[in-house]
Amino acid sequence: MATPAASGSAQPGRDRRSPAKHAAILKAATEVFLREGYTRASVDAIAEAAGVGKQTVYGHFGDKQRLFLAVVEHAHAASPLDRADLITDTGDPQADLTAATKWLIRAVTTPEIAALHRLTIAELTHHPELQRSWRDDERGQSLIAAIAAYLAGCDRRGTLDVPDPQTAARQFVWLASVEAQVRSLRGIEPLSSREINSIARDTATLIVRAHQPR
Amino acid sequence: MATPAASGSAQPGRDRRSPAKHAAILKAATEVFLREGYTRASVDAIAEAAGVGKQTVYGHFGDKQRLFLAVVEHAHAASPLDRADLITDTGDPQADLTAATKWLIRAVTTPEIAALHRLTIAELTHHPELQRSWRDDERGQSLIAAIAAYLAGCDRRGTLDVPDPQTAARQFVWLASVEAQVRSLRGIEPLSSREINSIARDTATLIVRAHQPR
DNA sequence: TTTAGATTAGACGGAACGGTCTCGTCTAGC
DNA sequence: GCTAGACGAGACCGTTCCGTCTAATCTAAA
Repeated sequence: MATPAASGSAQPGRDRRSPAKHAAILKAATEVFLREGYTRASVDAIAEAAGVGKQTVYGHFGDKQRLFLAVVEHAHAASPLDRADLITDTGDPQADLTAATKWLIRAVTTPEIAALHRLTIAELTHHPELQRSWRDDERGQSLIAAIAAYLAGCDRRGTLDVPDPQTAARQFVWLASVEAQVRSLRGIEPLSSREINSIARDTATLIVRAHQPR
Repeated sequence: MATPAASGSAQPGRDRRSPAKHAAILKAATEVFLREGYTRASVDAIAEAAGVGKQTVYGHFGDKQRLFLAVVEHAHAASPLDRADLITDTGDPQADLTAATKWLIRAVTTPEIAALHRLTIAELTHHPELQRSWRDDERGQSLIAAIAAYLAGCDRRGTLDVPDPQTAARQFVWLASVEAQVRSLRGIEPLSSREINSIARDTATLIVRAHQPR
């Protein structure tokens, strides 16, 4: 769905459809869908926002449903933050996990991510194909894996006692991000930096204290 | 909005509108809205599901938007589980918190609750009044308060060392319910009882170990 | 019995929308 | 230069939906 190929036959002649228009439609559709939701978003509005004729939209994506799925898939693939920055090992678990919590909160409260999350949840019932996008989401898994690796390192070194790094990592990631995630989903005013700091501190403290070497 | 009073003047003559119809409309609207979402749900469908003329719907609730808000408010008030059963003190924190986690998971995975949650999130942007329903939600607060009281008791008794019961309770409640909540929001197949058991055990273990008296 | 108001079924107006079609223009390949 | 196909603007069709209106029926209070 990334290449300009909408429905059925595309083999015979050269495909002269403009990739630029394809991208423009995708971008405009993303904006409109995230802002309005699936039902309220009109194809006319999307075409106009893309500076494109309505027929071109249908030529590129077939129908509204396919356009929507293409948008979700595309937006889902685009990750705003660099996973490499999630956690760095300075030898001080409390500090490292505090920083990691802040990273997670930032990642989860990105407005586009929150809007995409909202939209996906909202349309899940009516577009079951969306479940695949979520289930195949490797980002969450890779984040947990990174934390697990970090905790395993602490365990080897004796800084912490972590018999089950996988579980501990899952708990940490969830705990670090829930509150921010829920608030951003509910559209409540975002966490203040003071709140973020205290959540980060409390989360790190909980994990560190639970895994004190005896 | 609980009593049959839609818009404006209702003082002069007796209000002869049937409370039974009012309730029937509310119930039917809840079903249809939760199933279809706001935009897709049609007033005609709601009226038919309630066994009522469309005019009656408008007579009781004014318009679609107000009907929707009444539905959310009403559904939000109806809690399926009894808070009193959340946690009981047997003197064994690990066991008590494990049981409490299972209670929370059950509460959060109720299909109607999940659907309501989905609907609220979906429509938040377009009906900002919904934010109030969430913000004024005392249920979450009272759950946390109950856990905090329990933890404070453990602290007094010396079973656990909990200097900040409020924070500990918040962490516990979030951690216990996130995973189930996210899965039920995403419509993924619900947690198996094996998964529920291990989440409950792991959550209780984390909290207990983090607050071991030294 | 009278009557005001609730209720029902359905028609109706106005608007929006998805998707198709037409027509005229433009551009890339032959 | 010719032609096929992408493209833009917009008309167009069939449908859905909200909210109002009408006319007829029912019910409870006076």
